[in-house]
Amino acid sequence: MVTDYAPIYALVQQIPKGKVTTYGRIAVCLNLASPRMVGRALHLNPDSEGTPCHRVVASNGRLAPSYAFGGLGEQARKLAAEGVQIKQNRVILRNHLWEPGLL
DNA sequence: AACATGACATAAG
DNA sequence: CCTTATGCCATGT
Repeated sequence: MVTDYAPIYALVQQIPKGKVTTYGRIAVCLNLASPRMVGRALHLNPDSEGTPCHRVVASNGRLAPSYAFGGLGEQARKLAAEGVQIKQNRVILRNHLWEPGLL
């Protein structure tokens, strides 16, 4: 059996439309040992239906360098479609950073 | 068990 | 702005 990443998916699914959050933020919120786990979880389940992984970005606002689906363009396009402002593959965290509810 | 790899974060050059 | 390097921890070989 593999580690249960359910909490990560649950949290990602709670990200409001038009907002984004970072791997590290999720990791801290869920009390995970490392933000790498978050990325692993999302890469494992590229389920864009149940899990809006495109709303998860790196701490510096950069998008995933190796997005599992259509690539970087797809993620950026999805975010833009939800009203997220993007600047050269960089999300304006200042405006769109969503802080997950602590447990 | 040891080594290598990865959708990260932070620091340093 | 870029690339390296280190810490981190689960996975796969």
